[in-house]
Amino acid sequence: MELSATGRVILGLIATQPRSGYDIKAMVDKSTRFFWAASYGQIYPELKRLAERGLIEGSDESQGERPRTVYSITPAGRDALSAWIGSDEQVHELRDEALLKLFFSGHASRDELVSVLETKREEHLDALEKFSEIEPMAAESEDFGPLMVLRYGKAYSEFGAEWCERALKELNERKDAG
Amino acid sequence: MELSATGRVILGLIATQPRSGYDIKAMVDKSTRFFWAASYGQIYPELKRLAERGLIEGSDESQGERPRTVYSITPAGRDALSAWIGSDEQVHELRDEALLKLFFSGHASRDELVSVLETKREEHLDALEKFSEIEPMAAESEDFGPLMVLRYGKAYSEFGAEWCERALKELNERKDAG
DNA sequence: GACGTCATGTAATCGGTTACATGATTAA
DNA sequence: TTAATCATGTAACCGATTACATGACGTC
Repeated sequence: MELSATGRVILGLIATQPRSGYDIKAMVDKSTRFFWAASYGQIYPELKRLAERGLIEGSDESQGERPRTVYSITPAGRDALSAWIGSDEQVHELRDEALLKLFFSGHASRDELVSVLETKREEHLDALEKFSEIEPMAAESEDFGPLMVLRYGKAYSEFGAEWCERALKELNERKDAG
Repeated sequence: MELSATGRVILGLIATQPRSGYDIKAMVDKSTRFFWAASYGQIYPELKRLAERGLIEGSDESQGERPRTVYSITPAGRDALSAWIGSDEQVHELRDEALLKLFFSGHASRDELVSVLETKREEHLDALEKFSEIEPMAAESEDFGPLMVLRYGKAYSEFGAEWCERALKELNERKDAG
């Protein structure tokens, strides 16, 4: 049986250390969210499914009246995780509304086109800033995977921002020329 | 009332010329698919919804017994299209399974890591090739939106492939050093 | 006659988000 | 005492894909 997308994220995250559903959500939000998100509505049901399949194991760590179940990965879970990493299918999807707008820019004014590019550029710059902020933390860990991906995020953001910059410049030159 | 994602693609595509549902699907598959996809299951129902709202208009162009409805955009549809392009929200989502694998690469072997990077690099190179093939066609059109986006696709693919290349090289150097 | 393409559509299913419900613990 | 955070969960909904059903037209 195959691992769902959320199942992969969960297995990967608890492989380093046991975590609760709440912990997993928090981790996703500050790490993988950029290229793979997950919500409570997926996480809690998926935790139960993974436990049923014997890939993870829950242990009760309630404190007083507050419930808390911490899940850890089982040997079968580690097998499933490495089987996934070793598999060669790799989903890659981009949904970029700015590009869709640019695609149809023949039906827009010059100002609108400029605004689309500026918004996209700013979005990339904001992302770049966030990544730069958390880079020192990631650099401390001996696990280099997260740092590698964070650097990808930075490079990607820089690429996007610079591309918009160039496009805006070109647009301006064409205006001056025409 | 807001325009759905599929609604935007449809409006944008028929703004240049009237098309059938089948035509729209074919256009999406060879153009916007890279950053915004659509399937029959969305297109046909959405065409009816847009027609009900008066944003598009269908005209029967059946040939003999073979049915064909060609939709064209209405003035209200053009208004909705330009309102969307002028709006400042812009969804931007990336789902990259390779990055997820790299993120968890602490739980994988060196060979697996290399394989993930190589697969991702190849994927980008394949995309680059496809874009390059269709560029001459896009360059002929007087509508520069599609060409602009195609060039983004090329630049993005180059970025991705080069990043993987660098990562592989680094990995190799570290191996030689250690 | 068979195959590829043109053409429209729906039902089942899936993956995922949002909003809601509930309540304990902790720090200001 | 109040707000923030910790903690678990579900129901409704949405967006989208897949698979299926159906059949005509053109051409080899």
